[in-house]
Amino acid sequence: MIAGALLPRAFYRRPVEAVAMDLLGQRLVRDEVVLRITEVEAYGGPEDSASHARHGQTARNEVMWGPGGHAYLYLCYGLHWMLNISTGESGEAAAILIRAAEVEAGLDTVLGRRRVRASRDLLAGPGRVAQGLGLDRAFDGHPLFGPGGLELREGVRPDRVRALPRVGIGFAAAADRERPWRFLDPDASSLSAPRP
DNA sequence: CACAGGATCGTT
DNA sequence: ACGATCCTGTGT
Repeated sequence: MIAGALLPRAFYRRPVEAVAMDLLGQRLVRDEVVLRITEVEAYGGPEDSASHARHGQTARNEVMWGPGGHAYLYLCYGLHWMLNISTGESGEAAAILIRAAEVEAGLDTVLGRRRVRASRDLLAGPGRVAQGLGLDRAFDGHPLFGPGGLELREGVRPDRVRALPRVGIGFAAAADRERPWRFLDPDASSLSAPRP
């Protein structure tokens, strides 16, 4: 599998929703595993009541406040690690949650980590994506413009992009719940619930 | 120091 | 529909 060039730092230093749309079709690479990103969600700074940055800077969300292009890993419900990518300039909080992906290479490694049979749901959900890549707290703050470790490389952009409200943020203000910051490739086989 | 609840998943 | 499982953020 030939993965494309590493995405440069400048790719991440743009408004979070623009980077989020442009992440669709790009490739997450770790060793022999290559994933194609099919679904993401954008999260902003203190003005976004759905974001981890809504209460300002904390030890957990520190990476969101740094320069774009770094992995932000956090534990959800005490069980699942979530992979996010920071965006923007240092001092602005923003990150993109990777919600679904498809395996382009390294299927055996991914199956071993997930401990399930192959199906279109193998990496359909943010906890599944991080588990398939073998990520946890050790990757918090890891640069993605590499080379080495976890990388983001150029892939094939989808023909279409669909924008929908974000998932699992019932606690947020109405305006933020309705914000269409969930972006997905409607032609992809791997999409998280609720499927469009 | 205590406590409530969460950007989910897998099974029932 | 529900329980797992633990860390974070907030308040006292």
